[in-house]
Amino acid sequence: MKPKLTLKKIAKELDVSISTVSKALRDSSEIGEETRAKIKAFAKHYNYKPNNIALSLKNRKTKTIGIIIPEIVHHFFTTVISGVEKVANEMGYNVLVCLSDNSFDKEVLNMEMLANGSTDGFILSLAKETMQKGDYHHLAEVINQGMPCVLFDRVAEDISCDKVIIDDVTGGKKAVQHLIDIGCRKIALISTVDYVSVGKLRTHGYKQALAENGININEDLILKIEEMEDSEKEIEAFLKERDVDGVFAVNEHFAISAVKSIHDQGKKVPDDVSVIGFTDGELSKRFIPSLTTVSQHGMRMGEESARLLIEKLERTPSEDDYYKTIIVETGLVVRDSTKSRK
Amino acid sequence: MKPKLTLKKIAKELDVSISTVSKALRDSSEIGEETRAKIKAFAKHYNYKPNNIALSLKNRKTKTIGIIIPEIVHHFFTTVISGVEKVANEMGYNVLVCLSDNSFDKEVLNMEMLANGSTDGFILSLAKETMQKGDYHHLAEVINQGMPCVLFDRVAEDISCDKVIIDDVTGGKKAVQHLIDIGCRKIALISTVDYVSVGKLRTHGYKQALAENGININEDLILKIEEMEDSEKEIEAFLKERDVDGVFAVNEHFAISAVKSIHDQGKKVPDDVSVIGFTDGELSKRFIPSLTTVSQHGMRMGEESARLLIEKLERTPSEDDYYKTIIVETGLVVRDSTKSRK
DNA sequence: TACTGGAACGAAAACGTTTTCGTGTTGAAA
DNA sequence: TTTCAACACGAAAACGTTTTCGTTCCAGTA
Repeated sequence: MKPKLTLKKIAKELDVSISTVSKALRDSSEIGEETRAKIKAFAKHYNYKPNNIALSLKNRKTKTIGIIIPEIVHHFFTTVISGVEKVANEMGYNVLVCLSDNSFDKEVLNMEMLANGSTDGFILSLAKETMQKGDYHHLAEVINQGMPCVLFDRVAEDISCDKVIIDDVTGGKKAVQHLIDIGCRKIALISTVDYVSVGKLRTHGYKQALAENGININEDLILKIEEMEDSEKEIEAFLKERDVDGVFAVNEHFAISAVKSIHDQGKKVPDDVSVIGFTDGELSKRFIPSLTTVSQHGMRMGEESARLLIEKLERTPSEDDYYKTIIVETGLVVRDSTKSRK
Repeated sequence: MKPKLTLKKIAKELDVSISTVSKALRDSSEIGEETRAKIKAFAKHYNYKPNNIALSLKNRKTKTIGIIIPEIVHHFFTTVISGVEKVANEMGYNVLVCLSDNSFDKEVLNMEMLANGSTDGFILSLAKETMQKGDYHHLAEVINQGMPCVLFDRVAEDISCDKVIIDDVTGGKKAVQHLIDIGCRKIALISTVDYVSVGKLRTHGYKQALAENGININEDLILKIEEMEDSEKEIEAFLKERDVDGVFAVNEHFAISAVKSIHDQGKKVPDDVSVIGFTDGELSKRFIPSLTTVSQHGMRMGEESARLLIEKLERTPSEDDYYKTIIVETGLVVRDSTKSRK
């Protein structure tokens, strides 16, 4: 076991000063041809690599970006990470992943860790609990300390920083419009409680689409789910008592639960009821029937977030400093769970 | 925007030396009651947090562990990360996630990055390309440099370090035994090419189970898939020409493709053919019919890996140093895709 | 001969910590 | 009055870099 090589050791070995070694390796013209060659040969032979930590301390930048997400066992978030990692890597950055578990406290802790020098900036999607509390002081603080920050997907209006979101209203509208287009009139909405911004916005889209098509909004056809745990039973109970010909669910899981309970009632998807989901994942694609969904391009969102962040990191903080919000378009992926009823 | 507070600034502000500030904050008895109180109050008020990078440099440990996985958009790996993150956090560590994209070169690059001071050790599942090449010099090198390392799931026999694996042979055997128990006799295997160790081992299990039950091994019933891309078509073509009553697939995707093509042929799962998969994911659980699978406890594997690594990190390297291999048991989750044919 | 200038290199500061080893000031014991 | 701890604090080294500013030596010029 040989410990890592350092400039100091090379210097000692070759009987020159540390500065000479450093300069030689960086091809400084200050160093004579011969010495330089000797040092470089030695370094190469013993596979010298500069210590990242020391560089970080010296340069006051770590070349790593942090990403904090509510949960990782979730297709959407992994595609985002994948996107972030991709452009980060291309630009020479590493990615430190932290999980908030949807807990406010863990989110705060994570941010504190990352803000104390471990990263140059970060990308974050708010924990459910954080949105519920509406407490963003931890964010405000690190931003105020000059640490660049990009919020994605689950963002907070009143915090000023770069953001990458999808147009949830339009996405929801698109979904419902599709149902209307294929002939549905009694359309149920399965959403989340309102403090989850995406739930609220997609609900907006739902209502807008109905309104624009002159269909009455029936609040009794709207289900808001609080706990993921009981969603399956809740959805089943909800659908059993209602006569619908279309269902718009704000995520994959709800959509699948809906399909199941419809089947259990002896009805068919898509023949009797059309179902459309949100967030296009493996699940939607491979389910039988495969699900029509509004796709939310996670990879793109990750890429955009990373680009935004790194751009800010590599610019002198003064020149025309304003915050951008990038809206990533949603797409409609039509599959087998929706069908024209004509 | 206020820049970060440092010991130096506090020292200057309070007109004491840096060492005094450091000691006071660490509750050293060297410092007088009064001064200590003053310094601590000041630090608390202005929310002083020590700089992680400086600490890392000083202590020669970063308190972060790296994890390199072949791909992140994959349920199994995300559960592993989740497990790693959980125990890492509990022990005060951060997690740096890197993706090798199943590429040998990217794996090497990632390891070099992480080995240059960014992490104290790492956890890794080999890229497909790496296994194919059988080139592990990069691993040998960092291990030789004294960096602790844990391999999980896709491991290499001839590299000596801690490992966390499942018993793929037994897992495969379990699956096939289940099929046999419910009355299947013409059992197909859908596996991967042999250089992916898990594919090979599960194939072993398949053969063992057949042998132990006195069933002939028919090589014509074994399909080995090279490219994920074309797997769906390959499986369809394969199954169309063979008369089987049971299918054992070495992962979720193959299992689902199998179910689909069986359906397409006008046969029923599980009535005509029973199908069993490997790796219990969201997909298996929510598919219709839900899939019977051999579950591979990713979360557990992640936890064990992290524990193993951190244990090694926090021990003086001398005392009884040997490498452990932890085998995480697989479980059989019986659902709707298998059914007794009696 | 005295001066100039460049080439080739080293010393030292800096990044933000922790820690070892002083050092000066007390108060009390001899 | 002297001596010696104990106390309270500071200086400096160290971690591994980069970079600024010397310094030395020597050739060339006036």
